[in-house]
Amino acid sequence: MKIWLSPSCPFNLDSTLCCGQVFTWDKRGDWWYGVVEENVFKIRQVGDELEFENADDGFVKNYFGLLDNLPRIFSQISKDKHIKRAIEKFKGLRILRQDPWECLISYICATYKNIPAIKQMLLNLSKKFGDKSPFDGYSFQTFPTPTRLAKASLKEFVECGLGYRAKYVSETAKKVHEGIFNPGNLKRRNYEKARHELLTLPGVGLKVADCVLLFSIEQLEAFPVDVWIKRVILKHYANHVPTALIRKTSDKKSIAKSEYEKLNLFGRKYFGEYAGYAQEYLYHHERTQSH
DNA sequence: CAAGTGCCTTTATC
DNA sequence: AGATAAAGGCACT
Repeated sequence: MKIWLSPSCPFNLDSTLCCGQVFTWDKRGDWWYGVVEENVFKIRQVGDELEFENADDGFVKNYFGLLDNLPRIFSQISKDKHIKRAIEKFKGLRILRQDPWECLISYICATYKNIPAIKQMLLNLSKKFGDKSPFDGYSFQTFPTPTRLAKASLKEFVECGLGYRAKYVSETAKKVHEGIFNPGNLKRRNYEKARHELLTLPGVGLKVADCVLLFSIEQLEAFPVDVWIKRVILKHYANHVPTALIRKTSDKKSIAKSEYEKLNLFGRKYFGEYAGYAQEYLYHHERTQSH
C-alpha cells in the first residue's frame, strides 16, 4: 500500500526512526522492519511516496504521527534561530505513537544507557520472552507481554543485560499484569495526572515519565530533560533561566529533581503546547552534531 | 589495544 | 530539603 505525502505534510522516515525515540526498528536494504504489538510490517520512503506492507493505512498514519499538523507545530515552536536550524535540518521528523506498555519498559531500560546498548537489551528481551513472528523471510519477535515479563526471573533479566534495572522491569511488569497499573489508561488523563501515576512505578522518575508521555501517550507538551537537552539549554538558552540554576547544573553530571522541574518548565513555557516536538528536534540535532 | 569516560537516571542514604 | 553515592555493563575514544 502507498500513501502520497503532500507538501503540507512533511515526513522523514529515517529521521523519525533514527532520532532515538524508538529502539526496535531495523533497516534492511531500503526497507524498515518494525513490530508493533502483534504486527510485523515494513515500510520505506521514496521522496513523497510512503510504501508499506502488512499494515493498513489508518494504522500507519496514526503510528507515524502523520495526523499531526506539522506546519502548525513548526510555526508554534519556531521561537529562535537554534530551533529553526534543527527543524530545517530534520524537517519531517515526527513523534511516534508507540505502544504504551513497550514504551514504558523501553525507557525504564534506557536509564543511564546509550542507544546501541538499549537496542541490544530490548532485542534480548524480545528474543527471550517474545513470540516468534516470521515475516518476509526474516525472523522477528513480538515485544513480551506484561504477563510474560511478570513471570520472568531477575536472573533472566540480568542475562538480557538489564543490570540493576532488572528489578524495576520485574516489579513494573507485575503491577501491569495484576491490573494495578494500566499504561493504556494514561491516555484518558491530563499531563499532570498521567505523569503523577507513572511516577508511582519503580524505575520511573521524571525523565522516564516524560518520555513515556511524549512517545506513547500523545502528551506533546511533555519535555524530557536528559543530558543532551541540558547541554542545549546551557549553550543556547542560558539567558532564559536563572543564572543560579545554570551554575548548579553546568558542572554536575546529573541534575536534581528540582533542577529537572525547572528546566522542564522552561521548555514547556517557552515552546508551548508542542514543546515535545521542540525537544526531539533539539535532541536529535545536538546528538548528530560532530564535536 | 587498554583504560577511561559517558550513557535519553533512579533510588537510597545521609 | 538538598547533596551525595551507588548501581550493570556496553559503546566509544
